[in-house]
Amino acid sequence: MERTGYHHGDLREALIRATDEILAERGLEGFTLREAARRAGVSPAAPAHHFGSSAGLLTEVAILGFEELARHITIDPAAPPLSPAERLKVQGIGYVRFALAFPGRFHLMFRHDLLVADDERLLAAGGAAKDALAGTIDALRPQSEDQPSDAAVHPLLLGLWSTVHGFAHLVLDGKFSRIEGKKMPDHVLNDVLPAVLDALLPKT
Amino acid sequence: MERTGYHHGDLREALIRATDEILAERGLEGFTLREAARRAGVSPAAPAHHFGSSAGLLTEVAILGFEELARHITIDPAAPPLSPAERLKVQGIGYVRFALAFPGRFHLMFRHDLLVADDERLLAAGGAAKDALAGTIDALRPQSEDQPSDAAVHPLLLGLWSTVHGFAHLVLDGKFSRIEGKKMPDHVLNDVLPAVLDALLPKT
DNA sequence: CCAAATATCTGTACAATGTAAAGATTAGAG
DNA sequence: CTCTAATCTTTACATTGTACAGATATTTGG
Repeated sequence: MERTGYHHGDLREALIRATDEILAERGLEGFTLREAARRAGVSPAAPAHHFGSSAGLLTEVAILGFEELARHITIDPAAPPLSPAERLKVQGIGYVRFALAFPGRFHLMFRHDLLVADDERLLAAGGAAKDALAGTIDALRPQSEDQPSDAAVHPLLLGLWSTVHGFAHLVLDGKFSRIEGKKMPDHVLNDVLPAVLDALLPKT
Repeated sequence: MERTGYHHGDLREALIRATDEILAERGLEGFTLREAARRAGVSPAAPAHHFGSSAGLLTEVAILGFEELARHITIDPAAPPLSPAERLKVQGIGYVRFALAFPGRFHLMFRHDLLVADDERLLAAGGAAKDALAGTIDALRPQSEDQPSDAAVHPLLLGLWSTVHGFAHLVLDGKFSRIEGKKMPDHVLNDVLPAVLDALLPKT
């Protein structure tokens, strides 16, 4: 934050931090490129030199979001071992836990109109998060299947992903208002979502 | 569209139509209040007299969207009767069919930052769509249950809604790019989504 | 039938936004 | 130490939503 002179010193990182702050404080709607520049103590045109455009800066933040999401759906190796079915449930809850903990980031990550949608690193970060689920799907499939039947398009992967993604969005959009009365987000994560996943996911 | 004199005659409806046109042609990102006014052949400040603000106009369009969605998830009474489980699947496919057919409307309906989120008629329209699903859930529950166990928070209702909602969003966001290559949206609606629902929904 | 009240629309104006273009300042390489 | 390239500022412009005051038409009330 300390400006010594004409040059900032670490403007790129400062802008990313400022953007993340805005997302946490005021949500995605609160973000403007000028506000991020203001928080970094810099002129409105400065960010362009580092990120090209507003979408460039937001893309960097979205990449960090996908990395954080991947951490939330990766099962702690030190934890006691779980069956594949149990792991799926834990990962699904981790997905929603991330969305409810960082709504601004979460919304940003899926607003491709605000991002450089074909950015290589963004696609890679999203793919890495998806792979964390695909691995579990692989472990769950019976070995009897001969052909390797691509896990990346396995109905169960698409289904679980869709379910937790939709669930998170609907909760954040207030569509489950009957439920949110009971102290968000604990009740949702501890009671509602597990019940939903139990009703849908295979038991084995 | 024909302006006779100073007054438009049916500006309210014309603005709603213009907005819907924009959503269909350029998506939600293409909408501006001034563009809607332009298409209706009217000054930028005119819409305020009918809708108060941009959010007011968008809210009216979102209400129409929810009504259209309700139609898509309502089973044709003239169709051959289906079991409750089959009906759920048909309704889920109808939900996604609507989202893929009207992406602009669909996105708008869940952007509560753009809408008058507490508008009575908007809430009612959303509730009506939800009820179309809740009825089927009710029919599916075994009669053995004594207490009426509110269908509005039934895990299966929340689960199915979440799944189709997330599925639609992910497809529209291009997250299922491996799949979309195969001529959208037919393949998605006829093959992918049914497989996903078969993997998750109860069979009975 | 005609005045007056009301509804509807225009014109102007303003603060914000993203970003383009050109110039100022500094850092770092040779 | 000089010069080149990177970094940041200043200025500027088109666009947006909408507030405000005035113009015009429609409807109401007598």
